[in-house]
Order: sequence, then structure tokens, then C-alpha cells
Amino acid sequence: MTGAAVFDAARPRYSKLIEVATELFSSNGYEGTTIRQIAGAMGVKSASLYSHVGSKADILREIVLDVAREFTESAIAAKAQASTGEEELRALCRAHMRVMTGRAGAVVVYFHNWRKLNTEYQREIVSLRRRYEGFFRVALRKAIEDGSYRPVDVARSVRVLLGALNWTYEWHSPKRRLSAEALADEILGVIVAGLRRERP
Amino acid sequence: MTGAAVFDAARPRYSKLIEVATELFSSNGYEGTTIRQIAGAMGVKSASLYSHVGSKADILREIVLDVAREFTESAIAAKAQASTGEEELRALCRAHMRVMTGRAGAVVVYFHNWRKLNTEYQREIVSLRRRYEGFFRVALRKAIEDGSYRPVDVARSVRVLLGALNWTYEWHSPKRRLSAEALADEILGVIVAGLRRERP
DNA sequence: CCTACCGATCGGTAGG
DNA sequence: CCTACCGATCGGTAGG
Repeated sequence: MTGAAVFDAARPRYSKLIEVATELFSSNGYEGTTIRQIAGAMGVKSASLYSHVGSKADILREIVLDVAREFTESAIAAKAQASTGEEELRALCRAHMRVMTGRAGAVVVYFHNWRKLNTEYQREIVSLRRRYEGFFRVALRKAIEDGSYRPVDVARSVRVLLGALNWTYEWHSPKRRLSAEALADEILGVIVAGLRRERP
Repeated sequence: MTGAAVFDAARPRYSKLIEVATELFSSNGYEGTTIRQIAGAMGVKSASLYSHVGSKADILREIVLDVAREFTESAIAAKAQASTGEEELRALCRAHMRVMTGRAGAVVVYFHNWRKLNTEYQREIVSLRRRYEGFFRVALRKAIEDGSYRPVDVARSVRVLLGALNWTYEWHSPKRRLSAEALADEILGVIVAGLRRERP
């Protein structure tokens, strides 16, 4: 909930740099953005950036790891407020879509560029993802155990759910009136209800 | 089924160029790949590429439009072989996953870079996509009308389905034994069955 | 935060 | 397909 790009009031120029770089990376790509463009958008010369950051790759790493951690933090907060498995799963989906829409630029940068990080940071991302998917699996398992949901293949169902949620970055425009919560409920609703007619 | 990168035996060097560029763009990104890298992988000097292609942007356009058209062509072929709506939807999902896995490199390049095309070609992509999603909507509507499926929100369900299918490029490794068809059936199966317990 | 500058490399062209 | 080369621009550094 409090990523460096949002908070970090102690280093306002650094925060501004990350914010500006996020927007440029998300629309022009990482390699398609130059240090001079970032500096220009901040109203300084390119050499001045290097007093705040060590290299261009450091900027990418900061953006990607920050938003990946934010997904995890917001999921932990969401879990804490739910009691049943069904509630927990819905809370996780809503939290996921809040990050997706609230940090849309950083999310695109994350999805498109996390594999460009060095091995160490890629491993951290993979580890964060695994844990994150685990939250969804636990919630679904709880909902199955208390009889709300059928005994489905948990890992498979979670992958379908997260795939559908993640892909919204490709078509959902923030201008639409649909809130993050409504979007999450719609998608989860499709998967909960299923297409098949109930046999009476 | 017969994209230029696969066929085009009349211009073998051009095909090779597109094939090599596809692999490099998919692993290093479009801006992260240089003309010299592409030439190097073909065993020629960079200047030699310009007898086959007008610019670097032309290479990207060729890859992206080719795979986008292949999705459409393969969907048309799949439709033709199905009779009921349920069969048609399954055939469309399987065809989709065959392109996803068979042209994995080009698919990544497409997903990550189609917005870098100029307005004209972006419009063509959007138009191809709209038509493509239409195929899925028609099939689902047929399955609802013949009573196989519940009267769900068709547009919403198709978006969830295609999102789940498309997102597989992020986690599905071709080394796994799972075929494109099995993967498609799994994902469609989750959405068809749904999570909710049938009330007896 | 700046000026001044570095070597390296970029996409692309001329002219065979 | 090559050699030779172009101007522009890249990420980054030195030294205030």
C-alpha cells in the first residue's frame, strides 16, 4: 500500500524520477526510453539524474520490485479482513484489481520487463509470485472445504483466475466508469458461476 | 496456418530474417535488439539487411501483423469443422492455443509491441481483434441458444476466457508435456464448470 | 544541480 | 552481398 513511488517523502526528487520513468517506460518501453527523456520531463539535465540513481537498470529494478511487493502487501491486508474462504478470494481479487488500476503504468512495466532484471532480482520476483499465488490457492481451498465451492483443481483454477485478471491491462481503460472492485467481481463472477447449465 | 514466416519459400532470406528477428525481439525486446544483432545471427553485415527490408520498423510490422492474421485464419478453419456451439467454442480455444504455443516467439512480440505500430496498422490490429473476439461470442451464443450453457454475459465471459488463454504465455513452458489442445481444454474446462457447488 | 565531454553504438545510406 | 561511412544519439563520468 505504501510503495516507494507513492511514499518516500524523504527523497522527493527520487520519487519524482521513479514516477516520471514509470510513465515513460510504460508508453515507450524500457529500451525505448532515454535517460535524457526522463531528465527532460523533470526539467533537469541528464547528468543530474546520476546523483539520485546509479544506472538506468536501477530505475527499472526499483519500479518492478516495488509494484511486485505492493501486490503482496495488498493481498496480505485483504486476507486479514476476510473470514470465509469465499470472502477471502473475493477480497484478494479486489485488492489485485486495485493495484492493477491504481498502479497501471508500473504494472505494464512490470509485466513487460521483469525478465530483463538480473538473475538475483528475477528470482525475487518468482518467489514473490509463488507466494502470491499461494494466497489465492489457500483461499480457494478454504472455500472448497467449507462446502461453498466444488472440489476443483485449485492450482489450475487460480491460474485461470489470475490470467483473466492480469489480462485486463490490455483492454480496460481507466476512463470507463467500472471500478476496480466491480471489475474484479465481474471476472470472479464468471468463473464462480461457470458456463454450464445446472442439471435439475 | 501459412504465415509469411513459415511459408514464403520464394524469398528464403527474407523469411530467415523475420524468423531470426522474431527470436531476438522476443527475448531482448524490439528496441533492445539491434540491426547488427539480426545481421550477425544471419551471418551477414548489417547493411545487407536493407536489400530485404526497408527499415527496422518494417520488420516489427511484418511479425505482428502476420501472427495477428494467423490467429484469425486459424479461427476460421476451426469454426468450419464444428457443428454445435459447444464444439465450436472448444475448437476455437484449441486453435488459439496452437498459435500461442506454435508461434510463441511471435506472440510475445505481438503482445508487447503492437502499440508501437503506426496508427494505420494499429487500427488493423484492433479490427482483427474485434472480429476475432466476435467468433468466440458467436460460438458461446450458439451454445446458450441450444441450451448447453446458461444465459451468461457473453462479452464478459469471452474476455475472461481469452484473458486466461493469453496469459499462459507468461507461465507455460513448451517443455512441459502438456499439448496446446490439453491446455485449452483445461482452461475452458475451468470456466465451463465454474467454482460454485451445484445446489441439489 | 550544471557544463563539458567520453567512447561506443545506433539505424541507415552510398556506391559498388 | 560487401566496404566504408554518415550524423545522431546513447548511457555514463569528471569535476566542479
